Amino acid sequence: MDNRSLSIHTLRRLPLYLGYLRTLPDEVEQVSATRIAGALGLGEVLVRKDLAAACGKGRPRVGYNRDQLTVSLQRRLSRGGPVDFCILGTDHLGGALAEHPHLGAYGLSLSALFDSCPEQVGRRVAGLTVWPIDRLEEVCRERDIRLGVIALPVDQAQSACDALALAGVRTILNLAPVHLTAPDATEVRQADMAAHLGILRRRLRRQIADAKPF
Amino acid sequence: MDNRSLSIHTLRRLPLYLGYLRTLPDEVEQVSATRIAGALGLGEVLVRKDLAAACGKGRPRVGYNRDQLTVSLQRRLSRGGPVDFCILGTDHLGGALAEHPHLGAYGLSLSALFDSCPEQVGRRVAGLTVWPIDRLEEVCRERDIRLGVIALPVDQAQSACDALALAGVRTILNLAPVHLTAPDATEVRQADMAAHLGILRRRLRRQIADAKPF
DNA sequence: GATAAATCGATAAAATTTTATCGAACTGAA
DNA sequence: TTCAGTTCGATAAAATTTTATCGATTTATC
Repeated sequence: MDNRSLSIHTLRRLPLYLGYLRTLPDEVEQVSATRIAGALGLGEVLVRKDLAAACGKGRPRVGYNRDQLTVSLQRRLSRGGPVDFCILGTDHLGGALAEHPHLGAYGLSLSALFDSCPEQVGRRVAGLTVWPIDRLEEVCRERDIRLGVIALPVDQAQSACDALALAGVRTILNLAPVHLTAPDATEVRQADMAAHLGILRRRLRRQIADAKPF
Repeated sequence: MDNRSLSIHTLRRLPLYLGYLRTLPDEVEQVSATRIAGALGLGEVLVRKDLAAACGKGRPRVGYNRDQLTVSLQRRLSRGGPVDFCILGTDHLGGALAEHPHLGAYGLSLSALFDSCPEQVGRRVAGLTVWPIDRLEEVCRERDIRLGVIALPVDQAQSACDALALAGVRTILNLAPVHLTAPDATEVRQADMAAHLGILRRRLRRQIADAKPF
């Protein structure tokens, strides 16, 4: 269990390992890097390196204890304790994220939900009551929320971003398919599902191209 | 405009550039790599390299023509023509993706929607009628759909994955927060929003740590 | 025209990430 | 107990990606 910071790529892969471990039948107690690599389509050395960096060492011939590994991964992902965050927009994307079953495993704690649509306000989602966006600053400051997710329709995303920045939220994940502008001190990260699909698109094209060489 | 394949990282950044270009006021005709880099927080050499690989060359002192660049980027992203895909699950994630305004710019064409929930079936979403999942194989084979997105609740995701594989869909994007297993010939890619947030979590922690050195 | 400022493209260097190779450790069976 | 097979960890090599540097090109201004 190393204390240094993980490489960004490793950090991205840890959730995959965790996800795989969850799918194993209960009776499985030991997992080898070889097996994980095979299931995930990664190189086994890569997996071993990731696990070594993130968790304790494995035992030759046996591999890793499944439960210990799970705990180690979760602990690594939530190092420093849970981080509170809020979601703006609760119907489509926002609702899905709010109900994500493993936020805790990633060191995330959903602390508040906001929506601009009056129909959504007051509703209970994922155990929380939806607030009107007017109260964003008040609530964020009160709860010291510094991480925000924008899951609003395109036309409301920029103003929501401004509001977040104003409320002291310096790190924002934008799920709406628009580029958002924010002050330099505020970092906005774009997470466009369609862009993700685009990567797969290429892979598909290549598969097809490989299948018929001429 | 190069014909070789782009690096994976470049391919991932192209949508960002496109998104930024869309936010420019109409009167802006020329954009420099410097400006794009500044707006997106990237190195300017990096942007220039990406653009050089993806599109035509720019003109010194002027930069790139905004409209030409937009068209070039879109063309690059949709090289080989649009790829048909289908979405399974239409309420949360699925609905959001279906109504994504720039699928075409990424070379994607939404061809069919499916849902297991009777209430969703028959509804019109993004101009398409939602089919029952029973008809998945039939429709996919008929329309030669080879790319599928799973946006169903966790408990239905694996069976949907199996159904897709059976229907000849070899490339799958899974938006549900579970690891899915598929035959070797089928590639499943996980797109976990919460994992994405996890990356930001770390950045936030570091910001805070930097702010108070002790 | 000549000059200065800004941007580009290309090459080279640096950093990061992945892959390969090796010997050592451990388990289970002969 | 010994031996074979598997997995691990560490080191080194390869590949990929980012960053830096330089000269060349173009435009605007003097």
